[in-house]
Amino acid sequence: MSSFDDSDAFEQASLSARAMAARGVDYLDDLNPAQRAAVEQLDGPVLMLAGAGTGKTKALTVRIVHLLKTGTARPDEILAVTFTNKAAREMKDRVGGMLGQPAEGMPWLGTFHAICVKLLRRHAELIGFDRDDVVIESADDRVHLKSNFTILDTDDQLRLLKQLVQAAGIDDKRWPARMLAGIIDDWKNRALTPDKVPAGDAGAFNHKGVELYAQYQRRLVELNAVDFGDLLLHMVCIFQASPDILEQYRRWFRYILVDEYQDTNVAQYLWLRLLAGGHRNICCVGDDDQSIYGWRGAEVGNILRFEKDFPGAKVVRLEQNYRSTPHILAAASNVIRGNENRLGKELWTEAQDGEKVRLIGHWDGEEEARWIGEEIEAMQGGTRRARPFGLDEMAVLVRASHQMRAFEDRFLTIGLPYRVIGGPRFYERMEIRDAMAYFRVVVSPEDDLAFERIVNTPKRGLGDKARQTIQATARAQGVPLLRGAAIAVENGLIKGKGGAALRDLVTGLARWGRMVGDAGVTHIELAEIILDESGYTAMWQNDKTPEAPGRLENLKELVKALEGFENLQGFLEHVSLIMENDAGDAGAKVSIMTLHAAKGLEFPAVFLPGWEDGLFPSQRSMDETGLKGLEEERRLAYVGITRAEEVCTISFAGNRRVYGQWQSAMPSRFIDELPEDHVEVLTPPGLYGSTGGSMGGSTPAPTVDSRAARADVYNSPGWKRMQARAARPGQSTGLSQPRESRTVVIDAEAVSSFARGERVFHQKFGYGEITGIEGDKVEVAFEKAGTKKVVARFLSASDDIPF
DNA sequence: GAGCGCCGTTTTTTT
DNA sequence: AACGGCGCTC
Repeated sequence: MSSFDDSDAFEQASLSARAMAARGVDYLDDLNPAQRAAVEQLDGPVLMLAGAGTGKTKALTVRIVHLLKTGTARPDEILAVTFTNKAAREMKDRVGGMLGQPAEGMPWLGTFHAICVKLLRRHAELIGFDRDDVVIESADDRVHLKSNFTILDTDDQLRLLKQLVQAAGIDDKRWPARMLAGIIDDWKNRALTPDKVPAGDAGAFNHKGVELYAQYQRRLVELNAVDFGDLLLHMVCIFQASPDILEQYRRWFRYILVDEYQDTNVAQYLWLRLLAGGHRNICCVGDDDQSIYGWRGAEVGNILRFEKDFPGAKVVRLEQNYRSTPHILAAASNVIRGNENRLGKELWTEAQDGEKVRLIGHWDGEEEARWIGEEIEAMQGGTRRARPFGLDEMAVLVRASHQMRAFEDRFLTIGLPYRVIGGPRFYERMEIRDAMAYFRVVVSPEDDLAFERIVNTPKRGLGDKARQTIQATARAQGVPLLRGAAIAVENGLIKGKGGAALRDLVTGLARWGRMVGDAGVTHIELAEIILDESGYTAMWQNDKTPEAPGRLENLKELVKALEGFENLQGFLEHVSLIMENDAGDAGAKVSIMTLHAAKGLEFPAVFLPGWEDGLFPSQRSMDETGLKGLEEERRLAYVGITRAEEVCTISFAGNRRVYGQWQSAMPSRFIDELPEDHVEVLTPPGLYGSTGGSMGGSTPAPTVDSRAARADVYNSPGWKRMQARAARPGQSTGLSQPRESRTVVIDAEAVSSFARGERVFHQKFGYGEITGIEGDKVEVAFEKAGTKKVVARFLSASDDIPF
């Protein structure tokens, strides 16, 4: 609100900006021509296609500075949107740094969600419904949001949905609330209110999806709550329904900047298009080749369509890369070239040659982890060709988080310090949610979901029965649960220990509530009082599980985090939007993370393990969305390779344990797409016959040297067979050979090569006899390991064994 | 109401 | 394999 009213501060700010502008625009000098073009075109639609490592953030920040310093816009007239808080913070810092003063004067630089919260708080009353089924008599005949609405987290959302699913008489086992949450989320991402859900989606969730969605939206309003999707959805609805309000903001936000435009979903796209509709001063920055969030509603189409949406748009390509060696760029470029749907960019660099992308194949996942662990240790000391790398200069990037375990296990055993990025986030941990729920109830006694969470945490002897009593009382009186609980206690409806404990809780909450505005108690002290007097701290102190001490630590951290805020409300607001990752622990460590988490980061040395068909590209992705999915996987490969500055090492394993079962796999088709000239195939130590995949004719022929003597397990026919298949000669691109046909061949071969009663050999379990065959799975009675079901491909006829 | 054991699931993740 | 959720039993 303040930003709309007190414009004096901004007058002054822009005056000094003009003064600075008079001194010249030297900040433009260290931009390259493309960056400069994107910065200087201030008016009209601009699409900045910024490849990986091309100085995108720099161009974006300079553009903001340019808008300010030329006096084109005041700080509060610029709407600058990002996806993550991290990106927002970085931009704020950099703009502030360039201006030589904190950029706090930019109230509209933030994430989509943070900005929407601000807007929605001003117009909350526009979201609601007419009360047609009068249950509770009230002066209002319309139920609507209030500006102090709460933002539900996923947990609250699920609990609410589950209640609705059960109330609708649907078996929540066959139709889990999670699924419904996903469907609703999808609809919200597409800016579909219940009445706009297309007929084609009507069958969703046992034909009850739309109805439940409508009920859910109603309940949210009744609870004075919104979920994340609502933040955008509601604002789009308001803009669409109230042209005058839209007009007001169109006039206010004179310049719009959008970061990571390729990640926008339909709702965000509509929101932007509505706001930019008048002046069209919108600059979208993004990289279609790095769109990797299609599975959560992002539409690459938005960026591909930009010129159609904004005719006359200026499109600037940032293609000069300042991050990686030419070999790495060539590898990335060649892979991404396989995508049909892209605008097309070619990264180039002035950098010198550097090392080729390294490729190595391993027998199994453990072997791969072992090798990478050793390689990391070796690279710390420096190798013949490469400089020494610090641990924090190296990263292992995986496709799926379950792949991280192999590396954690391995690094733990060899004592290699590592850090996992993107693990369970601080504010998603149980104890933090519990504590926050206490704060929420204290601050807003009508927060039913929070009350439900804490009513029996710690255990107060309040089970289902007590809960039902409380709920019935509250419903009968038309009051929130906490008030209902108070009434139930007064009337002695809950007996025994539980009743006494509930009385304590209710009086406690009331007491703490009175302390919220009390000047004598800081909010930090209040937080401690709440956690102690409620018995929550004691609960963990008495807990003997190994996690308990850590949880107490986290609670301490939570209280410490309060220091940065003026009151509990402010903190709760912040947390519901931030969900920050507090991986701030110091010390040089190797980073392990998913490819998704790695977007936007860079490391001198990068390891990309698990490049096997089915794992990467992920089978599921291809099954669910076909070519679209494959292209997104390929972009993920592109993102992975372009994270590397100096050394990029790609690897695959022939066998891997997936969900407890051994599975063998082909090297990833993306490996076929790596350009031979820029790849060096490494030979694993002690491995005879390694070819490192289907690098075709250029692959150094495996040499029969002294290593042959050490060839033990790797010399098995199964391994050789896999190698032979992986190394089909003459296929350097892989494009000409459909992968499917190869897979079929292998399966047929594998299935047909064994018969019941045959004696076989298995790498892990030794010798055995086949007792049954089902498809490609074979039951084998092993001599030492007992009877097990294994994948046929993993077996070899025992007479093949050369020793 | 708490504890145990069975069953089903299992990509990627921000806000 | 490993975890979480649910239902059953005490």
